[in-house]
Amino acid sequence: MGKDVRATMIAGAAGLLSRRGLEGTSFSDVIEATGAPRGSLYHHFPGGKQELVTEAVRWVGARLERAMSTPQVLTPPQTVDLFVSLWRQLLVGSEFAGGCAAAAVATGVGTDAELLAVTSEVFRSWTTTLSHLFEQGGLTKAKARQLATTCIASMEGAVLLSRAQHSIAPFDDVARYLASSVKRVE
Amino acid sequence: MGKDVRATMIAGAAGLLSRRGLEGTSFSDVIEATGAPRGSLYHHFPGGKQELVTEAVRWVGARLERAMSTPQVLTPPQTVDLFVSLWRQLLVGSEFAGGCAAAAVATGVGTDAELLAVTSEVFRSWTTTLSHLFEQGGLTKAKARQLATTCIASMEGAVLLSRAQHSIAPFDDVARYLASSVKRVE
Amino acid sequence: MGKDVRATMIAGAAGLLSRRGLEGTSFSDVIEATGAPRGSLYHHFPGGKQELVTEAVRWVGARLERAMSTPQVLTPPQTVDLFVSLWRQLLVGSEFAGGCAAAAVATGVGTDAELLAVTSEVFRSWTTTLSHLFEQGGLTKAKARQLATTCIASMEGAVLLSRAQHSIAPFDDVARYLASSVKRVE
Amino acid sequence: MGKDVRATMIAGAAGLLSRRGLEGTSFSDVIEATGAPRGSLYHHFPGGKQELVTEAVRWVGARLERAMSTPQVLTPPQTVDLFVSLWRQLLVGSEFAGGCAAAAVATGVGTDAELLAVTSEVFRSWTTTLSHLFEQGGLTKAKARQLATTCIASMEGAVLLSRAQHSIAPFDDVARYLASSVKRVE
DNA sequence: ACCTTCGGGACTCCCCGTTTCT
DNA sequence: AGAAACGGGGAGTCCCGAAGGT
Repeated sequence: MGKDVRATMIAGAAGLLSRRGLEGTSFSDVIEATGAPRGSLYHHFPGGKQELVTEAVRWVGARLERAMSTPQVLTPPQTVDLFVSLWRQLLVGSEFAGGCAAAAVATGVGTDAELLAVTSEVFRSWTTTLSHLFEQGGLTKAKARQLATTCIASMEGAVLLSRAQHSIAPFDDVARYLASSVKRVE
Repeated sequence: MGKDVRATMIAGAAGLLSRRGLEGTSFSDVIEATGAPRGSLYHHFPGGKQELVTEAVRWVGARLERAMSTPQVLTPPQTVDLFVSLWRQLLVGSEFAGGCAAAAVATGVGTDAELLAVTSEVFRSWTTTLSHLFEQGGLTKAKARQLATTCIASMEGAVLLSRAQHSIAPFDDVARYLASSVKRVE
Repeated sequence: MGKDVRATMIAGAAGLLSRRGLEGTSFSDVIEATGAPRGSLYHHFPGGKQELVTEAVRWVGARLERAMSTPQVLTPPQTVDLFVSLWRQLLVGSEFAGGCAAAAVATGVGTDAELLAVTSEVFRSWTTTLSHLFEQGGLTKAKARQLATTCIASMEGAVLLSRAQHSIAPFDDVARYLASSVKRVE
Repeated sequence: MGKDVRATMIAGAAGLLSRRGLEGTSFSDVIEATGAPRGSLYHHFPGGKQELVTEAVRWVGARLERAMSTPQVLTPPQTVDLFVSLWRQLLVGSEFAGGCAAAAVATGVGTDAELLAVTSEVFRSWTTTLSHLFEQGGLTKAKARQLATTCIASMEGAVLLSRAQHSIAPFDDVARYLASSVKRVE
């Protein structure tokens, strides 16, 4: 049960981070969102906000990786489609209010090297995972890495644009271009 | 002279926004960075921080458009190269510390519809401008818009990744993929 | 008028310190007691609580010195009587609730060398002032200093005892002994 | 063994109180200083911090009384010398960092009548003990009480001054005056 | 008429003493 | 006997009107 409270806090923090950003997510917000008392946060996260945010970033990082892990081998277009669909869910599921928590932390961080390292690790891990999938689909190592990085970058950007414009259109434009370009790569 | 002070403040605010984000940029920071007295900010920007940020976002929006305006007609690959090079400068010029001020405002905004509308307008304007260039280069209207949106999105994302990882590598991977894909589009 | 607000804050802080001690005197308490807004405190005392407390200690130090400055020359018993009467006022005026603000800071300070230095300076100054008065009254330099120090120390202690016991009796016992002993010194 | 842990906690708390004051002594500090687990404190002291502090004050009160109990009859100067030497040890033994735990509680207490009563009782007990010794030494009842109170008060004050000034000089000045005055009393 | 000091309140992170459930 | 949960303040900062000084 103790772990449950902790997990709830992490998930709650991740949700707030994705919607309101790093500076927009206060301890009081997390407390209110989770119903936990103030002291409990410091009990589970003695390192304060930094520790909570770190865990939240790691959690969203791992969640996406879990969603990308499939038993069968995918072709690059299938991989892109799966990846894109996950981001699309994020966007429409929050009604254009939420983005990527890792990106929110990375941009809002100011001058905090430690936290930046965590987001960096998440991005690197995503890149590696996608890259492997593309290699299994027949792409060269270099091309796979480029495509993987572009997928992540363009999804981050696409979510940003669609949030700003309160419209799925920019996202879908990026999704279409990405899909068409990867088909030609094969 | 009055305009000069105002312009200095706007540029200073834009710089701070790109590096430290919306919430990380306080009035005191802008005052310190520009050397202007406190009252002057409220003299030139009666609307307070919101007005200053609005102007800063518009200013970076217009600056990129100016940099993209060329007398001669460009092929799509040339357009992409030019666009990418502008973002690359932003990244290396700030030593991976700065990103896109408009993106910083868009993500850090929380619940401010008015400011979000300004960033939305900037993104829309960039899209239109790029799209026209691609159409002039021979792409269909739909394909031009998709490519334009993807360029912006992937650059935003690429800057994000490179900032997080303190490395130009992710950016260059995205740049390479984008260049190769647009060549195949022709 | 600006100085007036500042002086009010200092006096208010001194009163709270004498009654509730260093840790028992919060910024909120001073705000409430003076009616000033929170920001004003930090405006007048950018150094925060430490700066406010420092000024309060200096103020009580100076106040006692002013009260001890008389035009005519006093005999040692008269000096002791005057000094004792000031402390008696402090005690009965607050109905045994208040003590010496400088002592409160000195004991509650924990590990703050800077603040301790301020209280040290106040005590030293009191000692010097009293010592001079005793020398003018005919005592030797060494004896004057011993008596001065004993006056201060025994008053601090007497106030402490009377506060703890909610009774003027301990204070008056000390006052009587001090008076009788100084008469024999002459 | 249970009593042993309890005694350790009381002694540890007394030490912390004398050095850091009432508010400066947290439960966590006592736990850290004694190595006991968090819950043990509430096991041994169900009344919480108040109970622990109460016991600590009583303990230092009793300790001083034990040190003052001697088989033979002392003259008033001898009694004063013994009493003064105990306080001097306290001061130099802690390198001017520690004072009287009872005084620390009495001043830092704010609005806690119960705790104040305990310190009051300690002071009263010390006074009675000293007074009896002086009476046995030949002083009148009234004079003995005045001298006893003055001894306690001036020691409390002298320790305060010497702590603030990080010097034994004020203490020794008070000690000298006290010794000289008591010789003249006889 | 400018700016610049002052006044005002909300909010953040953090720590503390305590209780409750295992 | 011990770990987890619980709230209440504490200090400090921020963004921002509204008066005085030049």
